Amino acid sequence: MSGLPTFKRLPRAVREQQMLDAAVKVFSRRGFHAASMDEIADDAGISKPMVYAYLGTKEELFVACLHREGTRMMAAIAGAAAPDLPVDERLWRGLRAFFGFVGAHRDGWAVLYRQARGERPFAAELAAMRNQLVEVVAGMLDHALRAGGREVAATDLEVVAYALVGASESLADWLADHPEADPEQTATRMMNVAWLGADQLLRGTTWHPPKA
Amino acid sequence: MSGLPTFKRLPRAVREQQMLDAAVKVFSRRGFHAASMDEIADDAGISKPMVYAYLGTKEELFVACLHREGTRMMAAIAGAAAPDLPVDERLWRGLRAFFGFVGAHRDGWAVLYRQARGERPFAAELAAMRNQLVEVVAGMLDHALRAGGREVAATDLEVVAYALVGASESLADWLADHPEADPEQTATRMMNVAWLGADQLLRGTTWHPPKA
DNA sequence: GCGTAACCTTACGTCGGAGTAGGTATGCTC
DNA sequence: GAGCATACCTACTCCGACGTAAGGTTACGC
Repeated sequence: MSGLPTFKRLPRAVREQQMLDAAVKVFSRRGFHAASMDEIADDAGISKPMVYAYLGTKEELFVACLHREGTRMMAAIAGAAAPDLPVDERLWRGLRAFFGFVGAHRDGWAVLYRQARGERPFAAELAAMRNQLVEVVAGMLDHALRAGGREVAATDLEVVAYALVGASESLADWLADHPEADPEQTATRMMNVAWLGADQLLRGTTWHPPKA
Repeated sequence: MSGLPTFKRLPRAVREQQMLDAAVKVFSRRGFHAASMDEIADDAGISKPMVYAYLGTKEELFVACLHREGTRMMAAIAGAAAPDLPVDERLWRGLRAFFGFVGAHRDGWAVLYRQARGERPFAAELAAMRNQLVEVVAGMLDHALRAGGREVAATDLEVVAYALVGASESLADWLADHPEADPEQTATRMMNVAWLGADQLLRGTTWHPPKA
């Protein structure tokens, strides 16, 4: 009608991705509650009822974001850390893929790590993903330990793995706030902390609290 | 009037603490936005206008919670890790105090770590506290390195410190969800991961990525 | 014993934002 | 080129929750 480019109609699959992009962006900045469906729709260049028609309620939309970003992240990591490599090589590749993902999808990371945590209905979803990672890391440690003829209680291994995953998440979060930082270098730093500590553990060196 | 114990009037200082207790509890479970002032007032056994009269708006109330819990935590850590002890002893005492605090104030921890993060106006407050911790840890590492005649770029040290703090937070969070777990033991585990890795670092052992 | 200040309440105004009703336009199929 | 499904919009309803107005009650000083 007017000279302005009256925007084209697009197939559902395309619009859904645009909506998810907008939702991830808005959720990452505002958080679940403070984000408004109006703003998301606006940002996607579409009207609100379309969002409801395609992605359902606000909660369902948030879950959809979580799924997309979570799946992408896990796929990136799993695709990099082939299970037939030596342990330190696997760890290194996994870390590199992880930090690479965070560097390339800062918004997605923020939704996963900063916003979904603590929001009652979504925390479980996230915990499941995190546990998957912890299990993998614990499995790697266990594998390496057995190869060395040693054995450690499963609980202990899991706690160590938990700490390593937590440290990585923390550095990733730092990375997300520092656009100038290099994901590769951050991965190397994390590898230093993780592997050197893990390596000592694998050798049987342990630290004990001084007697009270 | 009736036989029911018609609750006493209490001085402002006492009521304020009760309100803060209730607020921390509710905020920790629901998060900032989903928490309602009505529920907080209810939980404190008082009516809503009293909360507004004493602690101000919802945002101010949340900040008050953050301040109280944050100050308590930092005080607990600082009080335990005297600066004239050897580095590993300082680290150990600091960790023990930290995990002790989290074990004893799970709600407070949840507000600080799970809820304040990602909520635009409060994240900065938290980041400042966290940075204080990171600086202290980085300072400890630097001190130990110089004593050994070595030196490492400040940025590298800070990133390592950041990772260690992150790992601790992560384990603390795990602890908050596992009432049966022992804070002391968790601290020991963290010490193992942290100190052994740091120790290697202090000795100059480093890991390098394999050439592409 | 009486005024005054501090403690405390019920009952509202108001507003942002989730979710929907009902209708229009466009392209694809036959 | 008629019919139909799909893409899309404007304009509403309604509820929950922040924040407040206006007033009641207990203690304490003098």
